[in-house]
Amino acid sequence: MRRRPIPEATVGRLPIYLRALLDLAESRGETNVSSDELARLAGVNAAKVRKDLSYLGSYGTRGVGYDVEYLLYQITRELGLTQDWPAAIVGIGNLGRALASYKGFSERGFRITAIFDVDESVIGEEVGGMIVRHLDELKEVVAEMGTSIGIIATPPLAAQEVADKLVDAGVKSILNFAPAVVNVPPDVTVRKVDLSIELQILSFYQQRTQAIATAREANRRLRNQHGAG
Amino acid sequence: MRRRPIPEATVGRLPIYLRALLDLAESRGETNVSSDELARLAGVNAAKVRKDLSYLGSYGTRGVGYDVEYLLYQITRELGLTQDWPAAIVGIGNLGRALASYKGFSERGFRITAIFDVDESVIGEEVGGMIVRHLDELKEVVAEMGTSIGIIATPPLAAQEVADKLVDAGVKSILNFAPAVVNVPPDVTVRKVDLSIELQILSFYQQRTQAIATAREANRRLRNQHGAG
DNA sequence: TAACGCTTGTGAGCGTAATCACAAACCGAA
DNA sequence: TTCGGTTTGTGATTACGCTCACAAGCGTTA
Repeated sequence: MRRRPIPEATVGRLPIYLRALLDLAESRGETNVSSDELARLAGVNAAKVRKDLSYLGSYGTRGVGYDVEYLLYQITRELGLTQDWPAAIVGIGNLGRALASYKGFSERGFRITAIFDVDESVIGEEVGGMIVRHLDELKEVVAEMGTSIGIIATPPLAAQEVADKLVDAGVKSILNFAPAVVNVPPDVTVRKVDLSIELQILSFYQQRTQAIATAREANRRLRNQHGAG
Repeated sequence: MRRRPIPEATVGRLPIYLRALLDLAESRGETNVSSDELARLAGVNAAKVRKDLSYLGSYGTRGVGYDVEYLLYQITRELGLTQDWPAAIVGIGNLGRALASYKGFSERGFRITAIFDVDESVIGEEVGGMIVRHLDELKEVVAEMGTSIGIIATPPLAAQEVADKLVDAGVKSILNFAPAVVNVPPDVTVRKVDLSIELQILSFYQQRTQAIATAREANRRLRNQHGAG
């Protein structure tokens, strides 16, 4: 099965398995795990776990399960987490500051190595142990530090311009928190995290269930009335 | 076509169209837009735009396009954004603070109406114009304010417990920023935003393209050597 | 009114992802 | 070595989403 390309959907779940496995290894010291248990920890079903892992190769043992350490290593390697990918944040507002000190990044081996803004009142300030630099220095700093990931945390209007500068500086992976669509060349990967879109999606489902409940209620009343009349 | 349920994938794009339409209405004062232009603004293709919009009903005019204001209204209504959904944030660390003052929420009509933590040194503090309350007050405050959305911004270990409390308080929509899987009853919707997972996915693709580049390079050298030999 | 250019709405086809279900393989016990 | 219990790996099936391509319908012009 190996060397079929790993499906996107699977790539999205590997980090979840990774975290579950780390928990298992650290807290319980488990050496083995079944697809059933891993599925429970990851909040998916067991068949999906097995199929996902099968894309990496046959790393399980029938009748036994998967060796936690070995699987950890394989997923880590497949995700490219054996090397480190220095990241830079552009836009040091509320969100940028929070990201600069976000512990979840360093825990997964991502180092924020530089932070940028254009606001003179922010430049030179220390945030998360780093000094805020002017965006004009981006290209130079990226080259110097081998930055491979750019994180956009600017207002929406600045996002495209910042993306262009990141691309120009040679960055091939961008995580965009600005609520705006950014266009990049095909060899650059952009992922978008849009906080208010998430709320809007929640709103949709909430409204729908509420509408259903209201309709049921109306129906019930109508039936009762009819039965009574 | 109406009254087929709207596919999840479409729901996820409606907020993007919404934003594009708002931009059109505000900045250009355009009254009409074609699926082609909307597609360009949203970063998708025109057929997808048309199919997505067709789930809402036939709101376009052949040969002309869509009326911006009318479409805006329909999407807003479909997403349930005509009413407001008070939200509460639990966990006032770096991320919680940033979210509490995040302008993107209010711009899309979401109001954060209460913020919670368990750390006594944080309780009582003012963040984003609100006073941090103790998590124990959650149920009471949710009832009082009609809170419908819960935002979890705690460390991973606390996430499940907070989710349980939100569910117990009657919240049906949860946005989870903690890097942990949370389980909820089937009538509750959870959406997850996991920042380090996004970076790990970027890492995967970055590593892959880098591996390809390296392999090409090796191949090239090999061929050259062969040609020379 | 008729003809033409433009844009929507959607059926059909295709590719990807999820799920099912079971043979293959392993371990331990007898 | 054989048997029984267990769990993986994967072909087959189903569901879902995307894209294509074109008929249907609108507005405009003559």
